[in-house]
Parts: sequence; C-alpha cells; structure tokens
Amino acid sequence: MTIGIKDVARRAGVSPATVSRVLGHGPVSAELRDRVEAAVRATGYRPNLSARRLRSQHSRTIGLIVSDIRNPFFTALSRAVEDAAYQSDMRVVLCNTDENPEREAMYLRLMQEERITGLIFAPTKATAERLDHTLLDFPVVLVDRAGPPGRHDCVVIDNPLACGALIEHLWEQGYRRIGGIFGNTSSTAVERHEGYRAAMAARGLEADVRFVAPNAEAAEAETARWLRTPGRPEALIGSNGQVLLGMVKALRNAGLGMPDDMGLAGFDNETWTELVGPGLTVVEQPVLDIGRTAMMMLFERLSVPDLQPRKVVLTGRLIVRGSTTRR
Amino acid sequence: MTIGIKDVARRAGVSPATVSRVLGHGPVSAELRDRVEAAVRATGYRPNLSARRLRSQHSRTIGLIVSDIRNPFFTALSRAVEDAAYQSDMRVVLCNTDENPEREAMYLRLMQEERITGLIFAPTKATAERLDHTLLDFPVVLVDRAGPPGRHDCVVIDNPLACGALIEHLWEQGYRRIGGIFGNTSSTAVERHEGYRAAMAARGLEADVRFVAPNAEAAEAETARWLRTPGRPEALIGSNGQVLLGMVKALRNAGLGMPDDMGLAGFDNETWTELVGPGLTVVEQPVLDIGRTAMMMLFERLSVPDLQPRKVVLTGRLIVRGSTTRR
DNA sequence: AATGCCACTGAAAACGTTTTCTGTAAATGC
DNA sequence: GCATTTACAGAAAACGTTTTCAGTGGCATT
Repeated sequence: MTIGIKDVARRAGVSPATVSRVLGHGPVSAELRDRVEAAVRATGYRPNLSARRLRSQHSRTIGLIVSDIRNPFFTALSRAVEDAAYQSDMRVVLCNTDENPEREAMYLRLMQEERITGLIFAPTKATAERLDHTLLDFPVVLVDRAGPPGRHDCVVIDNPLACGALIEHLWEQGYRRIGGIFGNTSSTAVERHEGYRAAMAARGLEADVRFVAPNAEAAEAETARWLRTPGRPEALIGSNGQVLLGMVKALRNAGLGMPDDMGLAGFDNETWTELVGPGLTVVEQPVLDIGRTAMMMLFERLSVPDLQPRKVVLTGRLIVRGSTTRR
Repeated sequence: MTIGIKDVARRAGVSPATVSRVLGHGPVSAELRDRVEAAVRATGYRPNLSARRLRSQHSRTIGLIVSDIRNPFFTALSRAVEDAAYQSDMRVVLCNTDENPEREAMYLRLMQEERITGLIFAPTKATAERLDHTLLDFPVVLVDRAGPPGRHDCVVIDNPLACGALIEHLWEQGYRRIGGIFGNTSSTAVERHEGYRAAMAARGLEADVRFVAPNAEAAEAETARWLRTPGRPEALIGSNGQVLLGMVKALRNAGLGMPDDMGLAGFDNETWTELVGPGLTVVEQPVLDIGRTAMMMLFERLSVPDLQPRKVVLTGRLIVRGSTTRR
C-alpha cells in the first residue's frame, strides 16, 4: 500500500538495512548514499514513526500535562517546552486535566502507553502527593507546583517571597485590611496563601481569605459574594491570572473603582492586566525560563538517572501599576 | 524489560492472542476473560501504542495545526477538538506554525510520518493554495481559513457579513472615516478586508487600510505610526484579537480615549475585551462550534471518503460595547 | 450416527522499521 | 607477502502487538 523502506531499497538497488543507515547517519559509502537519497526523493518515502519507535525502543516524545491550556501561563509554558523539544528533535504530547485527578490519572496512563521518554507535569495537590516515580518508567519534572519535598525534580517560583512583596507593597500604599482569594487545587496556591499569612502576621494584620476553584467564574462569584458582606477589605489579592480576572469582573459589576474603592493585585502578567482600568499590579512569573529550565532538568535526569531530586526556585518580578497606587 | 502481552498471557495461562482479544473486545469465554483481566491487573500491564498502531495500521490520532497556541481563539479551538477527539477514543497532536510556511511544511511531514487518521488545519494563505489533498494520505478539514474553493472541506464564519455588520454599526454611530488594520497571512483577513471594502463602498465611504503580521507587536507599531500621521480616521477596526490588542495598546500610549477620540472594534470576544476601557465592540466567533463541526466533518469524510468537498459557514455575533457607542 | 455449524482458542504471520550478526574486499602493519 | 584490521553491505532477527488461519469440541440438525 504505502511505500516503505523496502520499496526504496529495491529502487536504489540496495538492502533495507542500507537505506535505514542512510536515514539514520550510519556508515554508508558516498555512492550508495546518493543512490538511496535519490530513491527517497523519487518515491516520496516517509518513515513510519510507529515502526521506528517500536523497533528502536525510544519514542523521542515528551509529555506535557497541564491543568488548562486556556490559561495563558500554561500556553506560554507549552510554547517554551515545545520549542525546546523540537530543537532536540523530539515531539510533545500535550494534555489538559481541568484540575481533575481522574483525568490526570488517565493521562498518566496514556503517557505510559506512549512510552514517552519524559514528562513535564503541573499536577493538582491530590495527585502530587500520590505520585510515585517508582511506578512510572520515565522521569518527571514538576512545574509551577511542587510535590512533597525530595521526591521529584521541580521548578517553581518563590511563592512566599512573591506574596511577601505583594503585601509589602500594599502596606506601603496604606492598605491595611487586605483579603486574599486562593485556588483550592494546587500546592502553589497553598504556598501563596502561606506567604500571604506570614506577611500579614509580620505586620500585625489579620488574614482574611477565601478558597475557590481556580477559574474566573468561581472567583467572580466568590468575590461578588464577598463584596456584599459588611466590613469588606480595602484591597484584595488573587492567586493566579484566572482568579484575578474573575475578581476584576466582580469589581466592575459592583461599580467599584481601583485603586480607591478597592486595591487589587495578584499573579501572572497576562496581556490584559496592563490594559484594564489603571493597570493591574501583578507578580510576573518567568514562564519561558520555567519551561526551558524544566526541559533542561528533564534532559539532565535522562542522562544521569540517579541524581538526587532537585528543586529549582526562580523568582517572580513585582510589576506595580495603578490598581494599587493611590497617592 | 517492560511487561508485554506475552507475560500477561503466560500468567493467565492463555495465548497472547486471547489476551489481545480480551483487550480489544474479541470473542472470549467468560472464564478466560476473568483470568486475563486478573492477570492484567496483577502485572500492571500497559499496552504499547506504537506496536498496536504498527500492527493495526491505524493511529487513532488526529492532527491539529494552528498558527499560534497563545492566541485564545486557537486554544479554545484546540480544547473543543481535543474534547471531541477523546470522546471517540482518539489522540490529538497539536502543532504551532507561527504563520510560517516552512514550519507548516515540516508539520505536514510530521503528520504523514505519524500516519494520522485526519487533520484539522488553519493554514496560511501561501500553503492553503499549495495544499494538495492528493499528496496527503489523510483527509483535511480547514478551519477558520478557507483555501481555493472546492478543494477541501472547511468550516469558517461569514467574514464579509460580519465585517458588514461592524461597519453598519459604526456608520449608525456616526463614524464616517473608518480605517482598518488587517493581518497579511490568512485568507480570513483577506475576506474581512473585502467585506470592509464592500461595506464602505456601499455607503460611499473611502477605504483606508494597513496590513500587518497578525500579532500584537506589529499591530501596535503600525497603529502608533498611523496615529501620528495627519488626517487619521475617527474609528478603526482590527481583523483579529491579537491585532486588536496591539491597537488598544497604541491608543492607550497615545492617550486617546474610546469612543470619543477614536472608535475601535474588531474580531474575537476575548476575555479582556469586555474589561478594557468602556468595553470593546467585537464580533464573537462561535469557536466551540467551529471546533466541533470540524471534527464532525472529519469523521464524516473518513466514513464516506468521496463526498464532494463541503464548506460550512457559521456566523459571528456582533457584541456592541462602549468603545463604539458615543451617544 | 453422520454432518454441519458455532463459539472459542492457539500458532504463526504480519506490520515497517532498526540492529545484530556475518561476510567480503580493501587497506594497513609487520 | 602474509596476517590483521577496517569499512562497508546484506541477511535475518527483533520490537510488541493484531489478525489470519487452522483447529477443537460441543451442540443442533438431518
């Protein structure tokens, strides 16, 4: 049916082995190499990757499991990973879990069946804790979210530090009653929450928080509810870009202006954050670096499998905009 | 090394063929089926997809090639495609071309090597014209962008109509000198440009357009330049979400307010469009429908290969917001 | 009691490659 | 000038499945 390496071989008057060697940089004389290359062009031959992977026993594929590809943080991440992968002549298979542990399990199974060479993974808290690298036959690099210490390689940002910077900035701007809305599925939100709590406590301020599913709809609903309760905060922080987006919508619907009616700050320097109202104060995460670093760590682990698990901590950058600067 | 179907077979005391049949819904007695299933669980067996694909000669994989995964239109599309695919127990392999024909060619090659069962593709003008389904051994559905008429299945929106609605609305709001910024790589931008031109001509208005690479940076630069020239328009339209984003930034930098200093409208109802300034007037595309329809068409074509190429035209929805309502 | 059919099972071939193993001729070392 | 290495080429095995082919035994039909 479709043309295979044998057809090319016949046409070039050589054995299939020789064709394979030409394609795979084996030792072949110049003359035969020319003949084979001509035959490849003439026949329009395309290698069958399934056969190649089966025989050679490596898939040259890396898996990338994220919680939501519609979140710009993860799309940027996936671009970084993909670009790095293709430079090493590797494919990427990308999956969305919607923060759903069942889907995470299903995709982990898929990754095993694909016999991927390595995985980059942003897991929910639940599976991060359960995740056992001894059951997986490929290395894993956790990204954006850490698991239990010392179990997996991971690359994250310093969330407590970043949250501290956020609170310090709000404090300097004169905000005192500062509330927070945090996601309820990721270890990252937990860390940010702890950073928030510590920074508040250090200044003798009282913490006031809500937890929501980390998407805009949930965050908007929760914020709207909060705004209607008496004694609401003077400023709010949101634990990621999607949450922040929901909060902005709620403020807008409530007719509250930033920074005076309410200060607002959060995480992820998404394109729209500089455009909305007076601009949103955010902590920018070095997404591209996170992606590239994750790939590097993966490759290192592949070449030296029994390295100690390493944790790389990058740092976010505070971008101050009008949503929190009231004087 | 890793456990295969033979190991399962040995453990269950049956032949590999029987195990395969249990896994693949073949006819097997209840007793053996139980033994095999127990053995599968006990061994933790995971099928090898490469081997399976090689032998069975179908990959159960559909390809999705888009121009930029960071564009929310395409991420939404990819979610729709992915969800539909997984419901039919198919995988998706997703690729970014950056509107670069070389990358398009490379990914088309990859798709052949993966022996995908079908492709959903948003091509640049250049490759849409060259694309020859007779050279590809899988069906293709073009999406968002049409090729030469009658060559491929495709699903698009009615761009001239949508552009007409935009111009009509601006006309009603009293705008007369209306300029447009259009992408220079896609057939979609061409259609929108033509729709704009026709709608302007129908009202005796003079067209005034610029073409840019369809990304925010290029659009911002071009808009900034345009704003500095004398006799600038009273309103502008942008041919997609990224272009629109760049235009907003340029207006903001120039200190021009909407809708009075400048009216602004365009395509793609991205999350931020309702948040920026008085809200942006946009044509919303039914992305989810586009994705689902594309998958449906692909499946239909797979079951009835020699259908005539069909073009499905959906319609956009005009969402009027403050950026163009000045009274 | 012979025949045909059905439901199930195993042996073996097949999928399209890469890799190992074997062979040959030329080149090199003494 | 002989032995040994080197450089290349082909035959055949192997990768882990699915599928074809050929039974086998039981049951129903004549």
